[in-house]
Amino acid sequence: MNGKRYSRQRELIYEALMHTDQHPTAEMVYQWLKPTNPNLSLGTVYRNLNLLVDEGAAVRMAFPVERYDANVEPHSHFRCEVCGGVFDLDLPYDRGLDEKALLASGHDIRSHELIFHGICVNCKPKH
Amino acid sequence: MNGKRYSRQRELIYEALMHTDQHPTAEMVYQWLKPTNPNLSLGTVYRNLNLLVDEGAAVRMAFPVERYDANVEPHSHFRCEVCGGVFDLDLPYDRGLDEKALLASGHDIRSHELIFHGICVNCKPKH
DNA sequence: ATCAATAACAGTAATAGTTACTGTTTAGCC
DNA sequence: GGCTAAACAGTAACTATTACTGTTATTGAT
Repeated sequence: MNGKRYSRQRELIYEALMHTDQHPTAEMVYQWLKPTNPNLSLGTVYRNLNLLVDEGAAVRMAFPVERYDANVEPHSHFRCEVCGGVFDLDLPYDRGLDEKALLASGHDIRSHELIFHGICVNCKPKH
Repeated sequence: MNGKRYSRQRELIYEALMHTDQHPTAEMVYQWLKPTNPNLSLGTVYRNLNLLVDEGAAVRMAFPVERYDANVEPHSHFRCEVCGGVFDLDLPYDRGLDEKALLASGHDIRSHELIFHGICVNCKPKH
């Protein structure tokens, strides 16, 4: 009795996510499902993707807004889940990772971005 | 004579980026500069941040839109600069990195995200 | 099986972030 | 100083996402 109910739409959306490796956007999922489900609403796709992320059945890749940095040397970042702040991290850039990724994929790797998630030293005390 | 001209606004924006470690959004830069430059325009901030990124004087952190993945196991991604596609990469998740990041920063590290950039095998042939 | 409560829906309006447009200003070459 | 076009301020348009409104439908209880 946690108030969560089944819905055909949520199942469809989750199925679509499960059966692709394209890391789709909400819009893409909507376009896929729309032909066979003509009265599916885009808002429903967004809401259910968020529900799936909340319950841990899906993950989201994105910063909600773009952020800029004048430090153009490759360096890693930390993003606080509580305050949303982004901090530099003093870890050496590991070019070996690019090499490994090339071998694993065949793609032409130019660089990588390493972003840590967690709770920053300022937010930790307040849990 | 490459058509690029000096502008006070661009200098201000670059200075602001240089003197902070906050990885600001365009809006943040605008708010910082507005008080001392009352007729600065938000559009100018966006345009110049993009110019700075284009000329390599700044970097941007973001996916333009959010993308979702039903694979909730931690795994790394590759994003093609040409077609914009996102692909999974078969590299083991290195928990040792989280440990190193903790030691380097003191933040409570929950996970990390590793995103490679480059040109995918499909786009490579067409340069 | 029916019913009541409310989660989830479709459709749409509103908001937020970003880019494009328009007329004006100004850097930089002659 | 005068000319050309890059850059500007201000605003409109656009895109991505969330919130709102009235309706539908899941689910637990009769």
